[in-house]
Amino acid sequence: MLQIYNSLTRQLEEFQPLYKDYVTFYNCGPTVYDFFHIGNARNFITFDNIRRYLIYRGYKVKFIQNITDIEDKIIRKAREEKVPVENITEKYTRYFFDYRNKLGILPADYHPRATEMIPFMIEMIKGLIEKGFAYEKGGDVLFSVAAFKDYGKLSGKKIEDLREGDRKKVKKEKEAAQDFVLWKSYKPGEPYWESPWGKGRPGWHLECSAMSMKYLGETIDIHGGGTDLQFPHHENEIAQSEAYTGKPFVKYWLHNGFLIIDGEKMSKSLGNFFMIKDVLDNYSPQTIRFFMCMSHYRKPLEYRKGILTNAQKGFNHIKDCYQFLKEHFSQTESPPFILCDELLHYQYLLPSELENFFKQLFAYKDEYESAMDEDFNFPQAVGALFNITKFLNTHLREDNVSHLPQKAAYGYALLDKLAGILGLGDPDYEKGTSKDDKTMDDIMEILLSTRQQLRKNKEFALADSIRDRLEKSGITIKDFPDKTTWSR
RNA sequence: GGCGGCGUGGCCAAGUGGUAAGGCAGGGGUUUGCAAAACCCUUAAUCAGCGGUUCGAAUCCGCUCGCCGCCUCCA
Repeated sequence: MLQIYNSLTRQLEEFQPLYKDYVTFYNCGPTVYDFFHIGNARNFITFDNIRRYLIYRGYKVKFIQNITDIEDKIIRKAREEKVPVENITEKYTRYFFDYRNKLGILPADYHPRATEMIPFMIEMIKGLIEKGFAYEKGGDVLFSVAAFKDYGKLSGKKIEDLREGDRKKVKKEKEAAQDFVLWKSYKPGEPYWESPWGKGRPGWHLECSAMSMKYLGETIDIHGGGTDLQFPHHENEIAQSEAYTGKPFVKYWLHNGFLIIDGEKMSKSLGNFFMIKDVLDNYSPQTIRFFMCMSHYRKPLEYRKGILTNAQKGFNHIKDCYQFLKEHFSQTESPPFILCDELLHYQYLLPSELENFFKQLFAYKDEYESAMDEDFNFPQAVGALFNITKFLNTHLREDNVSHLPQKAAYGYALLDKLAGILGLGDPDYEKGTSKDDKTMDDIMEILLSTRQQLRKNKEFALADSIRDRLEKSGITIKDFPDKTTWSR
C-alpha cells in the first residue's frame, strides 16, 4: 500500500487517485530568467523520482509542469540586459530543458508557458469577479481573500495572524492586505495583453491554476512544489481555483524540503546558491541524483564541501556492480528490459532452477518497494539497493556458480530498473552505440591487450604508468586475474 | 508576534512503542605483481536536556535549550 504525506491534512494517507490507475500530477516549474541552481534541482529530481515510482507501480501518470515566462524578475532582467523579454525567456527555457535532460529528468507530458494561457486566465478572472471573489481597482484585479472562507487551510495560517505591518508596502488599491493580484495593470515599457480591464498582464499565482485545470482537470491528484511555495503561492492557487470551480483543487499536496548551505536556505535572494551547470562540471548527473537521495525528500538537505564526493563514492558501488554484472552477460541473453518484464510481470517465464536466487532478489525488491511505499523514503530505498549489490557481488563471485550469465543478466535488469527510478540507472546503458564510442572501445581494446602482454612479461613499471596516465585522463582501469576492465 | 519543522556514532542518514538499517571516514584481513574493485571482521551513538505516561520510549505527553523555514519574489 502506497502512503503519501499530504501537506493539506498533515498526515500520512493511503494513495488513492481519483480515477483508479490514472494519476494527474502537477509540479510548479521554473521562472525562466536565469540558470537553475542545485536547490531548484532538488525539487525537479524529487518529483521525477516520485513520478517514476508511480509509473513503476503501474499508474498512468499525466505530468504537467509550467514555464513562467512573464513575471517581474524577467522584465527586470530584460531591462538590465537591454533586450526584449522573449530573448531572456527563450534562452533560459532552452537551458532549463538542456540541464533537465542532462540530469536525466523526464520531460513533462507538456510544459505550458504562462503567455500561452492568457485567454484562459482572463476567462477565470471574469468568472471570479462575477462570483464575487475578485474586484477591479484602477486596472488591477485582486482576489478578495475575505470572500473565500477556506483561506489558510493548506498553510494553517489565519488571516488575522499574518503580520501585515511587516509587509513592505500594502498597495493602496487593496481592500485587504492579504488580497493578491490576478491581473496587473500595464506600466510603460512592460509587455502587455488586452483585457476587459485594460492593458496588463496576469499575476503569478494564476497560471498554475489555469494550467492545472486546463490540462489535468478541475480536481487533480497531486500537486508538488518547494516548501516555500506552500504560502502564499499554493494557498492562493487553492483559493482562486476552488472559488472558480466550486470543487476541491488538489487531493494530495506534496512539498519538498530545502537544500541548506551553511545552515541557511539556498536561494537566489540570499546569493548562496550553486548553479547546476557548474556542479555538473565536476560531478556526474548520477552523483547529483544520489546526493538528492541521501535525505528524505521532506527534510532539509545540507549541501557542503565534500558531500558530493561522498555521494559519488556511494553511487560508484552501484556503478561498479553494473559493470561487474555486464561482464558476465551471455551474448544470447535478452535485453535487460525484457528480462525485467519477466521478473516483474511474467514470473512463470522465469527459469525454475533459479528459484532460490529469485527468492533472494525479490526479498530485496520488496524491501525497496516498502521503503518507497512509505512516502517515498529514498534513503531507505537506497539501502535496499545496496543490499542487492552486496548480494549479487557476493553470490556471483562464489566458486562454480550455476547459471552465472542468466543470474547476472536478471540481477542487472532488476538493479537497473529499481535504481533507475531514482535516476541511478546504468550510465553506460545508452552509450556504446555512437561512432565515437565504438572507436573508443576499439582503441581501448588495443591498448589493454598490449598492456596485458607487458604484464605477462612482468614489465610492470610500464604497465602501471599506462594505468596512471589513463587515470589522469579520466579512465579507470582495473586488473582482475583473468581480465582487465576500463570505465570512464 | 503567529504558524510549521528539525536536533540519532567523526560526518551523512533510516528507524516513530519492544532495547539503534545503510553510506562515507578509521582500523584489521582475504584476494592482487602492485593498485583498484569485491568480500569478511572491526572501532564508534543510550538517540539535545529535564520530567511524565507505560511492563517497556529515540519513538507518546509536557517543559527547557539550540537550529531552521514560512508569514515579501523564491524549489
